[in-house]
Amino acid sequence: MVPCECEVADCLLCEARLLSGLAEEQVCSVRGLILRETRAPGEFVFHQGSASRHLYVLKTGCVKLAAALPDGREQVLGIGVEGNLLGFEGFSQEVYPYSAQALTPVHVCGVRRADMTRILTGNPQVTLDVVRVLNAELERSKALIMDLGLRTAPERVASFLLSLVPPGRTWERELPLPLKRREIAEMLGLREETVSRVMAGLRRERVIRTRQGCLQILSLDRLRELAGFAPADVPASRFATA
Amino acid sequence: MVPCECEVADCLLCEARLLSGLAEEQVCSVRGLILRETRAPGEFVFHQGSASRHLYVLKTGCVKLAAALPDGREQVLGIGVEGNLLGFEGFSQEVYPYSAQALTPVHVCGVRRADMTRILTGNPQVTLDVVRVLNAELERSKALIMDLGLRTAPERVASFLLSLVPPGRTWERELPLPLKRREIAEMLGLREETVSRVMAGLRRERVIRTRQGCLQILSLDRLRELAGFAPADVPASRFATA
DNA sequence: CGACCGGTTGATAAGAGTCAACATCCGTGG
DNA sequence: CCACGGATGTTGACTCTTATCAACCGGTCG
Repeated sequence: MVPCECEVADCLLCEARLLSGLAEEQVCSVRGLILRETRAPGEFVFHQGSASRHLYVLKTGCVKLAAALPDGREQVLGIGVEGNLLGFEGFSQEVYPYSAQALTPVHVCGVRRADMTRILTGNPQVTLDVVRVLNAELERSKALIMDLGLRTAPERVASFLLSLVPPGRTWERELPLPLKRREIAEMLGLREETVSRVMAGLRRERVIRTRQGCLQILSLDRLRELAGFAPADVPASRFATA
Repeated sequence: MVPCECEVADCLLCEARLLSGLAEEQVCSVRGLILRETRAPGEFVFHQGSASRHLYVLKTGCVKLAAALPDGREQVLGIGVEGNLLGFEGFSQEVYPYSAQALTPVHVCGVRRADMTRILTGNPQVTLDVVRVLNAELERSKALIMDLGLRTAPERVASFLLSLVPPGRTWERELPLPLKRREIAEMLGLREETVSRVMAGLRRERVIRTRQGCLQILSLDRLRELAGFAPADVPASRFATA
């Protein structure tokens, strides 16, 4: 990838690694199309149902992606982390089909949809990268479908905890756990109490330790066993890999 | 869209409506890259885990898309119908992440992955269309996640039956029901018996009638009520809309 | 201090799964 | 043409997981 030397050295497309095939001048041509915004925890990057005027790249922090039914039931669809594309569905639709809410302080870069269309039309290589990103998204969705469709509560929780482990080989003893019990439950199609009970069980069996917003995995192997499938089948990460 | 006048008048890309922005000569340039194949019911278009050498367009018939866990549990991810792209995930991955199995006699057109890469690189407009197709796929996956994550068994069944109704205004009194009870259950994260019981209830209440492989909806409104959300929220179709 | 929020735990209820028997449909071959 | 056999679908009795409701704990912040 060409290092981006343009004014917005940390410009959104570079961060999202969407410019792998572009010359420097092309990269710089998107200069000025970028809006930078911040959100405090709890604030929304965009709302389900509102007009999808912008596509975003998450620069720092993490967000919760969730869709609600009219009766208030909410389904967490995933977590977005640094480097992820947000609201790309808006590229083909008039409104965002779900909401993105900041879990931590968040910096995002936004591009107007029309500008993105122009960028993509003019840069086939970027579009090809977008195809890859969307395929990764699809992969992530299917993994969640598998969890919801054929796993028991303990298996889902184990599977979820495993998905917090960064893809690399080693990791910090303490992983951040950005979701509340309630939100984990909403992601796994369970209730807060069930998640709490399952995690209490794992704590009793010395598989994990928990602290407010933190997780320590004591036995990765046992956790994999409990998830109900071989390590090789562990989906890379429940977090977007864009 | 330019009508395709090339030798393969019903060529795969035309069918998939992926050539909206191309001149005729460009369309014809993909001539010869297309393999045509057929599958009998039960046969596979491709297998989960096998090398993803081809991308397919479904010309006629319908297929079941499903992924299995090593222990044999299977999750139906969706149904592919005429015009759908199949195995596109293989575009970014070495192996197919799920299987496509013919439910009816099936005709598919295949393109080698490398050829597709070439087509996409050379035709930005096509790539943009592919982005739209993938977004539709994503939409469909999210709808299934919502079903699995926050609906009860009766709601899931009702929601599923509604998804069989073609998007258009009117439809035949008798809809085809290409899935067995077992497969419906595998799609909805339920058991065969539960699906059977729920459908029996719907039959008792004169909401539907069933025949081997066929469905008759007697009260669309009641079905919508049972699905647990307003008609406007009904996802277009559980079937791929590519 | 007291209210609130997130998390935990217990008792109980409801929903869906399990196991088993039986009914139906359909193709096949006598 | 009919009888059989296997696959598909239905129903019942019972079990078990998970949801529900309620109480409670411990921290944090006015």
